[in-house]
Amino acid sequence: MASYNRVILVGNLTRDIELRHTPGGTAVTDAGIAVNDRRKTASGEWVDEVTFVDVTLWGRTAEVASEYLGKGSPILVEGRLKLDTWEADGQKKSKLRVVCDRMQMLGGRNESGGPSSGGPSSGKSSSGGYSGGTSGGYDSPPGNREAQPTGGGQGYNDPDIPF
Amino acid sequence: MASYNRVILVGNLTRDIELRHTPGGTAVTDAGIAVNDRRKTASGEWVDEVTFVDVTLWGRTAEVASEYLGKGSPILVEGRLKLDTWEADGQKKSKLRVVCDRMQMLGGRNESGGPSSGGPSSGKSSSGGYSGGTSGGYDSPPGNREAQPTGGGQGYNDPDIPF
Amino acid sequence: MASYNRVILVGNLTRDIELRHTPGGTAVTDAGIAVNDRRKTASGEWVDEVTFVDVTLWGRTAEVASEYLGKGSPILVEGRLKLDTWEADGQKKSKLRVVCDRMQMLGGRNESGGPSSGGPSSGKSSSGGYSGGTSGGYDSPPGNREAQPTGGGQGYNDPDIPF
Amino acid sequence: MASYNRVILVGNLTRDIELRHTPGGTAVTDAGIAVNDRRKTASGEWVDEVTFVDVTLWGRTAEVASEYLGKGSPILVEGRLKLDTWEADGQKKSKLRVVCDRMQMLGGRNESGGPSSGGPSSGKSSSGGYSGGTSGGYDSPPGNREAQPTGGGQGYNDPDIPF
DNA sequence: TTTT
DNA sequence: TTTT
Repeated sequence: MASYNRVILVGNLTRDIELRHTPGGTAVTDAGIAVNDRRKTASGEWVDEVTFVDVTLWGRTAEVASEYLGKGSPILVEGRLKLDTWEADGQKKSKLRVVCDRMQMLGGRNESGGPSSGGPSSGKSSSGGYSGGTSGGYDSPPGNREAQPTGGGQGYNDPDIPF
Repeated sequence: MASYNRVILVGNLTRDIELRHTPGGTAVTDAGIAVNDRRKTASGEWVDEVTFVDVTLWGRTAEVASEYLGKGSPILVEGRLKLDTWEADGQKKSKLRVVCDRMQMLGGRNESGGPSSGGPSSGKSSSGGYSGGTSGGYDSPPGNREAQPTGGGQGYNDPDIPF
Repeated sequence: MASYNRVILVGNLTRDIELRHTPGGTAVTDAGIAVNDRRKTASGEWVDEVTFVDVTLWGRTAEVASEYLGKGSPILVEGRLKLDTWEADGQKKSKLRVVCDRMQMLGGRNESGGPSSGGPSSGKSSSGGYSGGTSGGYDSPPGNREAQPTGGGQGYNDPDIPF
Repeated sequence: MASYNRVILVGNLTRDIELRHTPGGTAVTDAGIAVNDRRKTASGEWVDEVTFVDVTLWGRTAEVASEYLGKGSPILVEGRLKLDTWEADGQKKSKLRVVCDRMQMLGGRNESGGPSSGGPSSGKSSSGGYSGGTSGGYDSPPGNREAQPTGGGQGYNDPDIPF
């Protein structure tokens, strides 16, 4: 019954972020990430290998991504693999994607790019913060989840967006 | 400003769990973990290498560890490196440890061992849960942190402890 | 251009290992792994979520898996996401899998199970070893890759299989 | 006996790289990395937390770092925790550091900075490459370690340094 | 297509 | 200070 499921990717967004919202009002988006790798084959040549992955961002993390990132933006995501399953034409289909727990923008303010059109919009709410943190002595348990109203927003580190 | 800090260890507890509590009542413990590795040296021999790491567990995770694990228990921890700094004899001292975000007991019910003396005590409260999860469609944002009363307890996966 | 691609999974094999070999003689297998997770939904119930992932093991790692593991065996794999792409019926298809860099058997000798039928077969060659290690002082660079003949086999830790 | 030891850090170099060499000629360096984190305390304020970690780089990875990175350069390292132990004044001392398996420069060519004085020097040899890779079909086992002469150099991805 |  |  032991299980663990962790994915960490650094790559670039393959498209702008399209923010949606659940009926309950939580932001969500499916970001596309391209992870480029250059590796040696058995025969000794270098080949470029690209891995395209869909990554679902929730809550504040999704909002921050849509405000500050755009196609091409370098990004680090930490999350878990999730298998979506459905039926089409009487056939079972399935697809792996990543559900993001934590997102980190990479590259300077310049390089992050931001949305291809339009600027940062708004939508600030509370914030996320590292999943379970602490500091100093034993009077500080990790994080104070009760301060997070929406249940989303985890993963992004700061409301003031200091890159 | 980009930063990321992740440690994942599988090893065995070097001592029983000693649970303490903050003034606010949050459980906390510093677990000792031994990570064993066998690796080849440059000269080609195999050597055993042990890495002893102190890992701080908070909240429900600490409680679960103290109830079900003991010296020798196999364990997986995910967390982050934290540098403690202090002064002694006018000298600056520092020490790296790991602050645990998520804990996973390994080994079957048999192997986990449990505390060297005494059995599971009590202390059940709500529970933690995977840091930021979701399921199914877009109506389900990841986790509902507002259901977590203490701010601790993250990382452990189930209140009913099915190993 | 920065990139990073890392997956770490703990789960159970969904089928026995079927070993194949490249024309060059390197062992390879596609293992099926089920990663079980129990998580809280937005509405507060606990749901079980299973993620099935195909993981490709190479070289000595594949051999060790086929010798000592079978359907149900608990396993930890570290690797990277890889996107396979192909065409069928004039349609582009793609599928994510994991290519394993390192494998760790979990559970005691009892629990690992081993192949459903037949015992350890043969196939010992050299071995792998942790990807890039070192020990002691600065006279010991990490690993001695030149001692690894096949190019495969990385990831498994010991030729004498001490679990 | 199951074990696993993995650390992934993104931070900035706290000093320039000082390259040394083993008697056998393998390059090695102890890089200093600062990982900055901003997290919420139990009382709700945001605090900045810095974790300083020493990271040992070997072989080609060390050479690349010394050629292209300098104090302040953003960097991602993957490795394992290692406990150094020694005696001083009749007292046992120990210190955790990270031994790097893989290094990834972050930030554009501009941001990486490079050594504070002097430019890229020389020292090109073969190269590293992702630890255990593959591509395409089953004719390509992961990596071809036999092409790596020094045993170091793992971790860095390309001899032509395309950032 | 699936494991505990 | 240490576990398998």
